[in-house]
Formats: sequence, C-alpha cells, structure tokens
Amino acid sequence: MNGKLPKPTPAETGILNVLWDLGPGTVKQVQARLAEKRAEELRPSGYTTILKLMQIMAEKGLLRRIEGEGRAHVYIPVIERDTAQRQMVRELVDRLFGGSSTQMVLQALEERPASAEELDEIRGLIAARSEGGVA
Amino acid sequence: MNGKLPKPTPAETGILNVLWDLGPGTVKQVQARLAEKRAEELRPSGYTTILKLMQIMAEKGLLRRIEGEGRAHVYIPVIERDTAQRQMVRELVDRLFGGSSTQMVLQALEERPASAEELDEIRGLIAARSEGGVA
DNA sequence: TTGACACTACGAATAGATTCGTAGTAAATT
DNA sequence: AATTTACTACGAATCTATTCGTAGTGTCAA
Repeated sequence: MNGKLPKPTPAETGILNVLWDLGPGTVKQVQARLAEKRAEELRPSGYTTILKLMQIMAEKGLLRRIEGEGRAHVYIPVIERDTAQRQMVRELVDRLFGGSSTQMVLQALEERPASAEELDEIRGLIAARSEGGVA
Repeated sequence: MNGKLPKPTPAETGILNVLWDLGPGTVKQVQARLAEKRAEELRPSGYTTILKLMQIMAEKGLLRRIEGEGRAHVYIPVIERDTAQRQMVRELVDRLFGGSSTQMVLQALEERPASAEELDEIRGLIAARSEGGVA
C-alpha cells in the first residue's frame, strides 16, 4: 500500500522532520518551526515556498492532506521516520561504503564518539544479534 | 590546505569511487569501469558525460589533473575517501538523526545485520572507546 | 598528404529542486 | 457592503546536476 514512495529531497526531509516531531501540522506551523530553527544559519524559506513543497509532497504521496477545522489544511507524513532513515542509510552505505554497513558504523563511531550509555546500547544490540545467529 | 572542497554530487561520488579503488586514471578508464558496473542496472553514461564531469570536478578542486604520457589526461582524487565518508555520514546524522550517530548506528545494524566477525570488530572499537574515557 | 583515430573542449538541452510573486477565495471585521 | 485577513493555487524564474552532440587538435599509418 505504502508502495513506491519517492525518496524525499533535502528540503522535503526538513519538512518531514518537523512533522515527525510535532505530529500533524499546517503549512504555517511547519514554516514557523523551520524558520525558527534556521534563523541564525541560513535565510529561512518563505511561506509560499513551504506551501508549494508540501503540495508537491502531497502529490508525490509523501504527505496526506486533510481539511482542517479552520481554513488551513493539515498535513500528515505518510512515510515513517524509520522507513526514511532506513532508506537513506542504505543508500549511503551502498554509495560510499561498498555496501558494508560495518564500515559505515566504524566511521560513524570514529567521527562522533558516543557516550558510555550509548556504547552500552550498541553493545546490547550487538549481543542480541550475535546470539540470534544472523550468520 | 585541503580547504573548502565542495561536497561531491552523486555522479561525482561514483567517479571518486573508481579513482579511490584504482588510483590515478584517465577518463576512458573511469568510464569503462562505471559502464561495466552499471551495465545491467542502468544505462551507463557516455564518454563525454564522464569527461565533462571530471573536468568540472577538476575545476571544483575535487580532482587534480596531470598531463599523462599519451594524449589522455590523468586524474587523481584530491579529497580522500575517509574525508568524504566522514562528511556525508555527518550530514546524514545531522539531517535525519538529530545529530545522534548512535541512533544511526542502531538503524544501520538493524537494516543489514553484520556478520559475527564484523560485530567483533565493532565490539573491539567500542571497548577501546569505553576505556579511552571519551565521554 | 590524406584520412582515421583518440582524445579534449565547449555549448547547449534536459530534468529536478527550490524559490517566490501574484492572484484567487472565503471568512471575519468594520 | 466593503475591507481586511488568512489562507490556497498556480505559474514562472532560478539554480544545480546531468546529459550528450559537435567541433577542434594532434598523432599515426598508409
């Protein structure tokens, strides 16, 4: 059902992040959130820009649009955070790490050392995997 | 010195991969390699396409061009594999995982379970990190 | 010398993402 | 009713990436 959703572009990913965090939202809310976040770094996108993007995303099937109580439409992400994350991690692994997620994991851990708790968490997952006899 | 190298585009990344694997190469060699790899999946890019891309990459500073012995120019990657990998992993972590490389690592391990040896390798790195007292 | 060959250089077409201006519309305010 | 407000819809401009055709150049063989 969730068939062939296209890969979100960078700008679309920004919008999805907001909706994943806040739940269903209007263009205005999303735009405000993005503007607030990017205010210092970059010039934030204008209202109609975000509107257009969200319209396009609805066309593509990335968002579902429902008629809100007021006049503003409310948008909900169709693609889930997990799914998008998986998609893009996989792509990066394929493109830059020759398909070896291990290599990428090593690289990631090098770059930004995790805290002790995080390492524990990873250790836990690994332990589970090792037993599971994944091959 | 290696100052402000722009982030390689997808097509550029493909070219870099070849040069990272094979070392210095001509347009012809790169094109042949890419064609061979993509032959089954997608229609491979033509010769002049790769030539143009490599010229652009040289302009951007991603490749260095030296005059070969024959008439063909030889190109060498300026940006290193490690550097590019770090750059893009970091970007993905920031963009999709709220800056938490741990989250991305967990996701990556979910998606493509690593082999026992790989898990060992990761475990080793983690052990080293834990002791090193990074956090 | 002529022609084939193996390249490079360059311009331009196409495609996708992102941007925003302008116009339309319905509801709320005066 | 007229005006303002708060939105949506749409077209078009811009930008970047990718594509490839065509033309130019020098070398080598006949």
